[in-house]
Amino acid sequence: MTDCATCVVRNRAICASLNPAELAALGKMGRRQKVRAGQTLLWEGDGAPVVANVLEGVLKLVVSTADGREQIVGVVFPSDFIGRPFGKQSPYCVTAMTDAEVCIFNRGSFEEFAGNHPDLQQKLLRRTLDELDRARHWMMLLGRKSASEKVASFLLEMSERLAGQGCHTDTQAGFELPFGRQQIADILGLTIETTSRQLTKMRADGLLDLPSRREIVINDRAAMEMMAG
Amino acid sequence: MTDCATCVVRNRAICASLNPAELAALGKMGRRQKVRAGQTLLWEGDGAPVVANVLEGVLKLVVSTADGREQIVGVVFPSDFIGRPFGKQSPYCVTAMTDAEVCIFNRGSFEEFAGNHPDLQQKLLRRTLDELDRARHWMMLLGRKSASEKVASFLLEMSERLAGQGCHTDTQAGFELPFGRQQIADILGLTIETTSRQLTKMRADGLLDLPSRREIVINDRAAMEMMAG
DNA sequence: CGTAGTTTTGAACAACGTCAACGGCTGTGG
DNA sequence: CCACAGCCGTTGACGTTGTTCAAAACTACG
Repeated sequence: MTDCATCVVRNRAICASLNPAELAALGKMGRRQKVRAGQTLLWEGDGAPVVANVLEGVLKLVVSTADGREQIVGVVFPSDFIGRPFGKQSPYCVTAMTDAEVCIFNRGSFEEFAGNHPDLQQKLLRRTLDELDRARHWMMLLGRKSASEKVASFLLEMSERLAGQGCHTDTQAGFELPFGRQQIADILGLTIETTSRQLTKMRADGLLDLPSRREIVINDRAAMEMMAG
Repeated sequence: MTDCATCVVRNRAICASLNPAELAALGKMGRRQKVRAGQTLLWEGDGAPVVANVLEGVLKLVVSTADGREQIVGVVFPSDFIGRPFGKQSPYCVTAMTDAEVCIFNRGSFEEFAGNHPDLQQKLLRRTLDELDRARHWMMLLGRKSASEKVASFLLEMSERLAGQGCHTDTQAGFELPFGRQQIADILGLTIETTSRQLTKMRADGLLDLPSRREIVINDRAAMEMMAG
């Protein structure tokens, strides 16, 4: 059982559609769970027994081929929803990129609850439509953009999404990525070497600074947008 | 006003969730519209004034860069839903690949109707979740698969989806694609030349036959699945 | 038959991947 | 506090895949 009153994403997650009584009912079904960086919450092809809201941290959705190649197909932040309601199995695996905390529900119970709460279902629909838009733009990036365009697009999107999280709004230009080079490569459909070379080149061209492994400071946002294509 | 009683996708489209009275109400808001091959129904960045169900034909969802590169991010068949409810603007353009017919609604009216009909909204949610799964698998294809794997995956998926349409179920192996080489290339994130070469090579290897420009006959499905990765 | 559009084929090229070595943090234990 | 090991990121040389550019073959259609 979860105490929704103290929930940090109370107003941003899909739960925002519920009144106090409804929230209490849903809260009884959910429980908070901590997830360590690297730990996997849901496996690809799994029965997808749970759904969850992200309270804290960042998780990735990964699809793999039989021979071990990986593509990250989604990155989720606090207040985002994870899992696959109304489906037989999870089409991807969900792994924490940082230490994280989620509010977890049995999938069947959640589906039943959702069926009786149209407002919740509408919020979920809106979120899913947004995710679909994002996925489709990402498809354009994967299918048609060059390495430099990919990296530039990625940095711009991340700077926006991280700012949206309210984490590092102080300076809109600089931010800390919640993941390393290999994971950037898995997001962009590149190798780690190509990713690294592109970043190095951008630094050489004065487009950005790399104060530490995971920090990015965009010096020339206009040029970066130009480069993103 | 639309006569839903004669609708060919009555039982497969999201409208299947409605009872006769509700259907009559929705029918009053919709109208049938024919779309010629090549004609665009919705533009990228548009105000997205309409949503629709596909009655007949095949349409593509396209995202373009400023310099004219195109990526097809979705292909819709009869009974599929198109448009972007609850959004400010359409994130891609929707163009008919064959002559088509759609059942079209004003977006605002549709949203209001949906708000009062949770079952309809749930059907739409399920459909959107399915589309999202499909888009994410497609991302893996775009980001991590080789040209031959892309073409093989594409042919297998198309053979399944076209069979699902009930069009050409007679022989599960052979089917007619509703589009040409350039559009296959735009789906797979390849050039038309690479696509053509891969198909030619597969024919040389005996994996398939190409009786005419748009016909495909898969001879060795197992080998094709192997090749899809 | 001729023409326009599409597809196939060929040759040269560029971008990105692969393989391998190196460098520089980070954390740990002496 | 220093030394060292391990990991992650960077850099370089080279190979492969897919793109580009050009031209020929095919198809549909008047």
